[in-house]
Amino acid sequence: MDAFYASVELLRHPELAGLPVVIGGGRRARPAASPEQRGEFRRLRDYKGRGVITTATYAARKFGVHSGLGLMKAAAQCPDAILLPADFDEYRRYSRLFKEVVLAAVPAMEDRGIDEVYMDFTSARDGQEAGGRTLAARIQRDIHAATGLTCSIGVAPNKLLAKMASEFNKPNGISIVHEADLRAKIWPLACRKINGVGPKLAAKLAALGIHTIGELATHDRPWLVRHFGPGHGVWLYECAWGWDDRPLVTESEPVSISRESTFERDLHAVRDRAELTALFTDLCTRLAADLERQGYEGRTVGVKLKYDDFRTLTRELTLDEYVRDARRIRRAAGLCLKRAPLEQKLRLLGVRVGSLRRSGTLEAPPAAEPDAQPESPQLRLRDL
DNA sequence: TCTGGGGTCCTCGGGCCC
DNA sequence: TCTGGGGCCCGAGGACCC
Repeated sequence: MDAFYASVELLRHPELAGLPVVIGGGRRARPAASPEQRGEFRRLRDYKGRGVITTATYAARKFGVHSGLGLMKAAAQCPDAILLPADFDEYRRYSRLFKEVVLAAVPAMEDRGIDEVYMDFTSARDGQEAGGRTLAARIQRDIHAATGLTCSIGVAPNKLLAKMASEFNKPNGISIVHEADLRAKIWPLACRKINGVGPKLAAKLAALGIHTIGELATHDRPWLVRHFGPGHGVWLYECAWGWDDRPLVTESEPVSISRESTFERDLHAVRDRAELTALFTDLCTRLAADLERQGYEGRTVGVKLKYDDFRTLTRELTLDEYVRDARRIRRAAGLCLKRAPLEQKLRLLGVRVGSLRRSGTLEAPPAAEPDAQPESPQLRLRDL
């Protein structure tokens, strides 16, 4: 019997599919009296400021607008696209609903972020029927009933292939990939389609004349190890042949918790000292609230700086004791900051706490987030 | 007019200890 | 006392993912 895993990726609301809509821009995209509140749609061309696209409908993608693209650049390509603010609290709520549906259908699930999971079909009811298609279709229906969202599902013998399979038939598709499909379905794909091959590795592969997974498979293991080292070399070889024995990881503890913020304008450590100090304190306060709410404390405190030329720098410090309160986090982060060059203007400041452990004590969570804004009525995706 | 925020994992160099 | 190696931790940076 084959072992099947499935990878799911949530997609946007089908009602939006025909319209060029982008989500992004962070909090700044939603000013106090937002156009949505006045019953108007904010257009991308009207947006001024920093930020990137969080996601885009397929209609918007036709204009070359995709997640990660700067908003100003996106506005140049598709000025009439509707811009909606991101609402991560709402996404987390939908994410929980979607995962509840999945867990009702399969015995084990690996959480891969807000909109992706791996599922174990091997021992699920109907998991083997029609190659997994019966269960995948039922999960799709149940997710849609619970959330109004559509999703794509890939069913394959392992996580590597399931993830690639889930991309075959978007949106709202089901793809079944067997080991025997390797040559026909996997080898023609670009190496970049392998989960874990990013821009850098893809460029290195391309420089060696390797563009597709099939071309990768023409090289033997020692050759790949020579060019990519023992770790990456062996891994690439196994990917090319569709091998992946990673188990489903159903439980994990966070390694670090952080907060960071890109400023509306670049700030100088001396000339903008007051503003920077307030932002720094605010980051530490919010981070402490996150730790408190999630029930963790950490021994390693670090800062992250991004300069106006986009170079980033990190400094961290491991303490003798675990901390979780804003004051001690700020003190340690301040020591880290003292070790960083601050002549150049900054565009981002971040604070991170790592080496986490459960804080053990059960204290009541703070009444409200220090930065909580009064909830304003806003347009929800499902209202469209 | 480029390039968010919140994460994980890996590598590498240095220090320290045995 | 010196040298070397292995193991481990720490700190920094980079690649990658959602």
